[in-house]
Amino acid sequence: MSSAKPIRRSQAERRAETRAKLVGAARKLFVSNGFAATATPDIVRLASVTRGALYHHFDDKKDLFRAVAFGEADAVSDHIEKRTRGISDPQKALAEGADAYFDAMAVPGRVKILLEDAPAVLGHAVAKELTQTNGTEELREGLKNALPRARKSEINALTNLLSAAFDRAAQDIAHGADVAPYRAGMMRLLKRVIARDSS
Amino acid sequence: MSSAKPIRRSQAERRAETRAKLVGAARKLFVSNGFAATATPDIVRLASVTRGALYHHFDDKKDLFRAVAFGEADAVSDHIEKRTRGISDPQKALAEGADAYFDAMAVPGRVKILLEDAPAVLGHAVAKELTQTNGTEELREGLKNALPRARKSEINALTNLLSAAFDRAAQDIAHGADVAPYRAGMMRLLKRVIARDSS
DNA sequence: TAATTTACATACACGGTGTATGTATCATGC
DNA sequence: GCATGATACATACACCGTGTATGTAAATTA
Repeated sequence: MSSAKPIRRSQAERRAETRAKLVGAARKLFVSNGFAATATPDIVRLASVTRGALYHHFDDKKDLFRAVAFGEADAVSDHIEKRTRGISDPQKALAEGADAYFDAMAVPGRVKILLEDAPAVLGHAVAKELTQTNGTEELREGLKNALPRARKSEINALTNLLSAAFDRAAQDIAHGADVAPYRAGMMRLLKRVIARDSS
Repeated sequence: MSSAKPIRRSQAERRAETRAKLVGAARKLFVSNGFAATATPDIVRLASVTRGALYHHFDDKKDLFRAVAFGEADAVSDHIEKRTRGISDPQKALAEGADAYFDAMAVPGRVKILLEDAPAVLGHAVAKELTQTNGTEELREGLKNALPRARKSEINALTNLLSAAFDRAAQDIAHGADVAPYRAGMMRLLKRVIARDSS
């Protein structure tokens, strides 16, 4: 047994590894206990590092949460992008994007981090950034060319309103609600709003 | 100057007074600093009582927040109820209720307490209770008789989705967005969803 | 290989929470 | 009206968690 640990690693490797361990451990505890009830000593213990490492890589506990949250948001974003990529029909793309969003947000803990803790921990502005990276742009585009006569401020408002509906759907589903009625409800909302402009 | 303090007051009076002072002071600080960044010593100082009083009347800091939050929720609820009371046309009632909701949520701090801090502090279930007391029931009834062929699970989902949209509208408005496009957006959503069922 | 920078580890000071305990005011039965 | 108990606080304390300061080892640079 001569497995001496001191293998020669680059700074970049060390850095990436411990950061990943910290973010991973933090994610687990933030999900199961919430941000406020999670102590940094517990995080570093689970990550097998010290608090020194944590405060070397992150400004504070909130900054670590930010890293966790943006990681989740990016994962959601990527998942949606991959599934809607190459769909030409905007109507179909929107429907597929909606399903992709539900799938992505079904990953355990994601709702809690992004929709429940993030607004309180990071504030409204940053929390909005987090969801903005998601399929929001496709939604906005869909609305824009479905309602060409609407002003941009109204398109913007509608985008945010429907985005909020998506979030609540994901949230309720994560808390045990059936997917089907929420999926149907969202589709109804989208179809109805996008339907031929009569106003 | 013989203004001796010890006026004879009933227990109920004392209790109500100090509770009110605590809830009022807590509300102020929760709004300006957020729940997490508000310390109980600051609360009691502003309320001119001691921490002993706080922990006599409330289980913990979270319990005090709960009292603040339910107070806000009740105020919103009352305001909507008063403004929609006696409106027979359900369509009109819904529109008036929407405006009443926006007005009520325009009270400074209300959005932060009910929509930003509450979910993280009190959890999803309690936070849902908080908004459930608002005009949600009118909304559900409106949907129910507008879409008689829909199942209750779908009515329920749609209610929650639209409720979420209302909340986001209030939130964005509280953070500086113009009221008009959001109001228009919500009205469009409501009208479109309620429009003659074609499915 | 010396010098510097980076990546941690250890130790500490401070503040905040909840609890335990003591005291004053009020309600109640006689 | 007084004794007894309950209620409404006030004070003091123990614990824990955060962020910071300082020290050390590994890696990069010259």
